[in-house]
Amino acid sequence: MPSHSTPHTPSPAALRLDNQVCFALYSASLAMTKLYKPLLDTIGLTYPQYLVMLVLWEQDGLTVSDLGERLFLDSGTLTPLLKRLEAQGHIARLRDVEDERRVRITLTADGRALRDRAEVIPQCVLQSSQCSLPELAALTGQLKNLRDKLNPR
Amino acid sequence: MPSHSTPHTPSPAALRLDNQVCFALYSASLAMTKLYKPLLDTIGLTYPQYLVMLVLWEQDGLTVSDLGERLFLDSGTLTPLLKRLEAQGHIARLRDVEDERRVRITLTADGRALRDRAEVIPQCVLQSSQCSLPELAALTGQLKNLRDKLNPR
DNA sequence: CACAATTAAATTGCACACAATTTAATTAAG
DNA sequence: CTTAATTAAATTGTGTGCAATTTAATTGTG
Repeated sequence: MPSHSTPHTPSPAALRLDNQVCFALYSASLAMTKLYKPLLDTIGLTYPQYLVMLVLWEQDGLTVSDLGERLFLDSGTLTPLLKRLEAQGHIARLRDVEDERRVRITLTADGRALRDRAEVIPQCVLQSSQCSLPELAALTGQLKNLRDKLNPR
Repeated sequence: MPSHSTPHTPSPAALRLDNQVCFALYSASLAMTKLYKPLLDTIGLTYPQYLVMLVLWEQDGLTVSDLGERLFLDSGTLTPLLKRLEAQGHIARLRDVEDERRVRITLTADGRALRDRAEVIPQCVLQSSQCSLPELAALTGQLKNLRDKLNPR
């Protein structure tokens, strides 16, 4: 009868946790979110809500689908999230007059003003990340490359 | 009055979505999870459940805290997840006799047998990732390095 | 024009993540 | 030895992610 404290056969290298890109990715992403948490608390946004605001600050008036394509999220995730942003007064959700199926998301004056308060965040993150800017820029490129290879075209 | 389709002032580079490491990480991590999904469906595990099993296949009989340290997750996440793995017959949850506060997680015969069925997964992921093994190994190292810098010591 | 097919959001249900609190067991301090 | 402090899990509540379905509007076809 095999012991419970050691496996019958040692785990093959391919199954070892520390050899998994997926886990490195997953754990680094969670760690990054935790770094943002206290900063985002000061402006009252969650991390995914912050991502939506980043998109809208770049281009206002997008549809739910547009946001979904940009962020790789679907309406099941975005609809309730956007309702919360609306309840907070940052955005407005209005049916498109051209095509009533679409919902256009526009920033309110409040949502536009929030950008000023968010501008310090990237600086703060960079500092507490203990990483150099070029280092992070290089990693960003590699990750986007990986993501584009993984996502079905 | 500012238009809704273009911001009053262009977004500063530091706030542009495509310049954020955090978003590259986040979106790559979600993409990776989606790649695993159909493979994990064949053995009836979710992605975080798979991670727990990877740890247990390496070292059986860990406590909930041990698993949490290894995976960077807390009991609020792990307790319900472990209950589901128990319900599926893959693990047993037993209070430690030495210290009744601790709960030891041990693999059942079923849970140990599942490893054989999981062994093909890394191969499948590698192939559908469109990436080379050295490429992924290098990225894994960088991500672990970043994670360790981000996580409070 | 009628009506099937398609599309965009919303809804429902399940499984994480995590902060905050609670419960129960162990350890530390007087 | 008693009790306060600490520790380990569990619980509660909120907010994602996502599959699957539903609802409503638009497009395509004959």
